[in-house]
Amino acid sequence: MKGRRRGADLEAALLEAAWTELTERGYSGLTMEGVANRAGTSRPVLARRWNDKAELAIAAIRQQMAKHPMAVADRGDLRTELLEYLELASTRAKGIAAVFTLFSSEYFQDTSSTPQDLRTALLAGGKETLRALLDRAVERGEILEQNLAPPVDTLLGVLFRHHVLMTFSPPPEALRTAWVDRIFLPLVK
Amino acid sequence: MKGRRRGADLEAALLEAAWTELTERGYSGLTMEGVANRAGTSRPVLARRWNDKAELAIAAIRQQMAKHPMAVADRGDLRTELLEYLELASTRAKGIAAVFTLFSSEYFQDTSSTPQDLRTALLAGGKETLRALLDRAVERGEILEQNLAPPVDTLLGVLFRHHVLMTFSPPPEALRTAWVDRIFLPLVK
DNA sequence: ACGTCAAGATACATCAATGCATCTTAACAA
DNA sequence: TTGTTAAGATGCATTGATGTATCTTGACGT
Repeated sequence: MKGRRRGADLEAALLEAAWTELTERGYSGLTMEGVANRAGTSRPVLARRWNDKAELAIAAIRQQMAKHPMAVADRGDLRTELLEYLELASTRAKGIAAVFTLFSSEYFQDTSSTPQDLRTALLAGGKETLRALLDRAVERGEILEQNLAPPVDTLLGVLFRHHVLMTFSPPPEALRTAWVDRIFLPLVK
Repeated sequence: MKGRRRGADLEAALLEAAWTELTERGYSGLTMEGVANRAGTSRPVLARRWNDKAELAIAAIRQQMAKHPMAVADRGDLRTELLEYLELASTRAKGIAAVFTLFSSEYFQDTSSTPQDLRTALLAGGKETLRALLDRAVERGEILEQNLAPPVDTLLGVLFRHHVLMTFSPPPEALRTAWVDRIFLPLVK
């Protein structure tokens, strides 16, 4: 049988267990005891690292997000990059859903700013890479700056996030191309 | 001081109290005791009517939704009707957000189908009125049937719902008209 | 006016999760 | 090898919410 885990090794395993519990049971169903059991350890080990259920959840989410960075390279073609953006985002789908179960239940109770911060951090993450991608297309001359006025510029992100929140699953490839080809590109070209 | 409430009177007051608690504290912060206190009564009175916290919440939501029916009359003009649709939907904003806190926390734990049913029931409600509104415009000859293919037909509902879920507040009038004039109408005209 | 039924108050046991304290033991460093 | 540190197990008190059983009293129907 395996030896005793320590330090960073253990911590990663704990966060992985927390993540699984979070996605399976949602934030309200997340318990210290449940995470400890799944990780094959006991509550005090968790308590030494995180005070709150919230702290633990946020740490677990951060670890998962770090696994799927939103980096879209310059492909020289707007459409290609948009599809790549959506494909990358899809790998984060479960994470987005999990985050939302967090601050849709905690948001009301605590006036604590933590969920708010986390939210903006996550949304801004995707927002900025999308924005950078669009700016490149403007410089390339593929689209006009004027066509990226406020409600339009974030449209793809909105469509993606809405789908994830409604279905708790990533959008299929066919849907993603439909968003790009039949909604977004017609508006900005 | 007021006399003792009975029957339907009492029930409506209880649901109103539950609704307030739900919007203020979210589903996870909703307790039978909290509702009882706010309604100026005691837990047994609630227990005689609803078994679950879920049952109570659903009943409270249904009552609120019934207060804001999504009925858009035929105005003879698509744009007018779309704006009216969004305006009407805005009065339901807090309700939508509340519903979502419900099934984003409970959905995972119970395999119970109730939240799923509730969700489709609500979404379908708005969806159908929007669809009817669009069909009228097609018959009027304002837009083409072909332009209402799947990802586009529900676009306004998506934009609205996403905004509500992200901000927990109804979209301002300027944003609603921007959705209609700069996104939806250009796509279907 | 009276009888019935439910509203409303109170009390008690229960259950799940947490906080905290204690103790043993495995892993790493010197 | 040995000492220090933290992992892991266990137990107990507490807290918050719930289920349930009475019991009194007010409101409505006859």
